[in-house]
Amino acid sequence: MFTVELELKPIPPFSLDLSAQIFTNGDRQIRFYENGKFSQIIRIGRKLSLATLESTGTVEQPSLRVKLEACQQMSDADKNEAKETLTRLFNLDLDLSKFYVQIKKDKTLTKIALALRGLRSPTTQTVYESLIDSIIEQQISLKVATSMERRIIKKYGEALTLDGGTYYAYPTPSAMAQATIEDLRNYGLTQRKGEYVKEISTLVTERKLDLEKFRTYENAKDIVDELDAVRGIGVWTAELTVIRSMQKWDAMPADDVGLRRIISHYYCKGKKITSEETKKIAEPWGKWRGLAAFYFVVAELVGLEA
DNA sequence: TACCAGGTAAAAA
DNA sequence: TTTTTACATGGT
Repeated sequence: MFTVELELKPIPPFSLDLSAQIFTNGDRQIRFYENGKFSQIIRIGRKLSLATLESTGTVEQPSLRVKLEACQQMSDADKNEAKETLTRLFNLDLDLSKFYVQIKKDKTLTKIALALRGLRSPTTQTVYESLIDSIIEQQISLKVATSMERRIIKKYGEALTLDGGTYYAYPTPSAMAQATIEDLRNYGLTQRKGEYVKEISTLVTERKLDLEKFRTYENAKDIVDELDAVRGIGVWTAELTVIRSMQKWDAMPADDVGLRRIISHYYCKGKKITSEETKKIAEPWGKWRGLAAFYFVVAELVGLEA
């Protein structure tokens, strides 16, 4: 086994504790945050390595110690790629000051953002991962979806066994393209969702659908429109994918039942609101509305009050 | 028990 | 063109 240590310097402010908060109680074999340490498998070229991040600085002077564990030796190029990947995973090069300026007029959000200073929304290593997870999460509760995702990752994802145990990478499109609908149904997906996942995985494998290219798009709306045209992907799924995988927050799933509930909690005393009302409340957040929405999700998670 | 949960595409009207 | 329905499954 080979171990490498690296250091990352995020643009301040940055809080690993807040940013990895949503992975508390995560699956130890997939992605989790515990006692100040975050771990997950990253793919460097064809090789897998287990990355563990730990804060060695403060929110205003952030610094992260990274440990990479792999079965093979890592070259300098590998190390650099790992740095880039991890920087993207937690959006370490994002300058939050622009976000703070944008939301200044919204007193509720400003208060939340102050309490959650340094929080970034995590990003998946691939667009594919966010897309498939978002499809699995359609309609059903997050708890149900998460348990299905875990089982599917452990079934179809590549495993890396180290001294500390076995860990799983997110399944590749070609691995999912080979799954049978029947098998996907056994993991709790509907017949329909099984078809979506298999079809999209096949399109990606055959290079008929290039998901990574969307990172280069200027407008989130163009991405949403193009993804929406694919069977199995609606506006909600496309917007969620943009936010979760592309380091773009110029999109917000206003249709989302859960998000509407949370926004209402902070702005409308918890009474049910429509997606139009949600969009109206989000107007002052401008191109940062996706990140703003994430702030409210975390705010509710940690029990912050407006 | 019935209904809802971070929707979507296809059938029916 | 617009409205209704089926879908899997854990929680309440």
